[in-house]
Amino acid sequence: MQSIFLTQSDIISPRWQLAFPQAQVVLNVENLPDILSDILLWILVPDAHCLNYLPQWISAGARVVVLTKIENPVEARQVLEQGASGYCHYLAAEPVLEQIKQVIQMGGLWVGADLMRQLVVATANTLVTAPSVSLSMPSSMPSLPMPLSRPLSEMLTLRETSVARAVAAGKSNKEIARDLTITERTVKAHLSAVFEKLQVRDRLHLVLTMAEKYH
Amino acid sequence: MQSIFLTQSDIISPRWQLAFPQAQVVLNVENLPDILSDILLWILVPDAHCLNYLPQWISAGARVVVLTKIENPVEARQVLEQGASGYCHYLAAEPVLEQIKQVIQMGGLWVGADLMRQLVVATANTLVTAPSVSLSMPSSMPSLPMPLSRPLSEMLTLRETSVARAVAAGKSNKEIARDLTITERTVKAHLSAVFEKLQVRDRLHLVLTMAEKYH
DNA sequence: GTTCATATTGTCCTTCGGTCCAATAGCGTT
DNA sequence: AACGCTATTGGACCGAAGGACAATATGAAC
Repeated sequence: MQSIFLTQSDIISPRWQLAFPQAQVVLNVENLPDILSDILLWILVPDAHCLNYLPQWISAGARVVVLTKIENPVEARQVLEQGASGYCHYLAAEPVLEQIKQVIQMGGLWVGADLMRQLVVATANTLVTAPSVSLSMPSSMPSLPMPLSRPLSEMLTLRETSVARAVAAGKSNKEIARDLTITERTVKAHLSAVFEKLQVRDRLHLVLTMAEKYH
Repeated sequence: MQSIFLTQSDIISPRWQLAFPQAQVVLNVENLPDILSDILLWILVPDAHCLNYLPQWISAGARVVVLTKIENPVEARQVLEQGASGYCHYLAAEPVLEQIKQVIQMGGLWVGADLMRQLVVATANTLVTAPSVSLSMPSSMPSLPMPLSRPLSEMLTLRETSVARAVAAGKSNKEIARDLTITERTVKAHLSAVFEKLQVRDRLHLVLTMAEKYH
C-alpha cells in the first residue's frame, strides 16, 4: 500500500518521510495520480479545501488519514463520516504513523486515544438513561504525582484542558482570553495550574509534551 | 509484554492460543501473579465480577483488554473509564488480537471500528453547539502562493537552522546561546531572520510549523 | 454547615522574547 | 575593488509570559 502525503507546507514532511521513506509528497490536488486504489492518502487539514475531494477519493479506492493540529470531535466526525479511515494529530510520532497504516490495512479505523476516550464517555453518557449500577467505584485514585501518561482529561479540569489545547494551537494568552471570554489573568491562572500538573516549564514545552502524548 | 487470559470458561477459543502461544490462561482471579507490571490482561466479560478488580490491576501496572460477546457503548464506557486499554468482540480474528496488543504497547486505546464509528457520529451530534468553522464551503480554493514550501535547508542558513532546531527542541535563547557558544543577542538575530523567512510570528508557531523534533 | 474543587479576577514584579536602531568582519563572486 | 551573503555583537525598547502574593463565588460532597 503506497503512501502519499498531500500538503502545501513542505516543511512538515521530514518526519513523514522518516516514517515512510518511499512515500510521495504531493503539493497540489491536481498532481495526484489518476488511479487511487490501494493508496493511503495522508492530508493535513489546514489545506482544508482538500476535504471536499474526500468522497471522490474514497470511491476511487483510496484510504485517507486526516492529520489535524487540534483533535476535536466535530472535525473527527466530519471526516470519518465522509469515509476517512483515520484521524490523528499531525505531530504523531513516527511509530504511530506506522501503526495507523497497519490498522487501516486491516480494515480498521484510527482515532487518537485521547479523543477516543472522550467519545466513549460522552456517547455513553447520552445513552445511559438508567443502568450504570454495577461499577461506580472510587474513580478518584488520589492521583499521585504522576507527571506523565494518562490522557489530559484525567489530569486537567475542563477549563485547563481548553486553555492547554488553545496554547497547543498557537494562541497567545490574549487570544485565548478573548475566545473564552475571560480575563487574560484567568488564562494565566489556568496555565500555571497546567504547567504544575504536567510538570512543564512553559507553553512551548507544553506543546511538545502534548504532541508526544500520542504514541 | 506477557499476555494472560483470564476466563472461567474452560472452552477457551483456540484462537487466543494461536495468536499468543506463550500466553498463560488463568481460570481464577486468585491465581493471578502478584506482579502485574508489563502484563497484558485479557478478560472475557461474562466473568463480570472481574471488572471490580479492574482499578486495582490497572494501578498495579497491568494493561487490560475487555472482550465482550456484544459490543455496546455503555459497557465500553464503563471499562474504558476505569482504565482498560481495549474493548472488542471476543471473536476477533487472530491478526486483530495481535494488532490490539501492538496498539496498546504503544500506549494506545483500542475500540472496534464499528463501535468507534457510532461513537464519533453520536458524540459529534451532541456537541454541535460549537461554531464549526472548518469545512462548510467548497468554494474557491485558489490555493494562493502560500509563504513557503521548500525544505528548511533551502530557506535557512546553517546557523539559522541550528537555532531553529534548538527552539523546536524546547531550548530557551539563553540555553541556545550557551550551546552554540555565542551571545544571546546573536541567537535573537538568527531567530528574527528565521521568523521573517518562514513567516511565523514567534517561536511557538515556528515549532508548530516545523513539527520536527531533533533530539 | 463546613469543606473541597473549580473558576474567576486583582496587583506587583521579574524575566524572557522580539524588534529596531545600528556596526564589524570574513568569504566568495563579478 | 565592489558587491552581497553570512555570522557576529551592542544597546535600547516594549510587550508577553509567568510567578508571588492574594481574594471571591459557586456547587458538589461530607
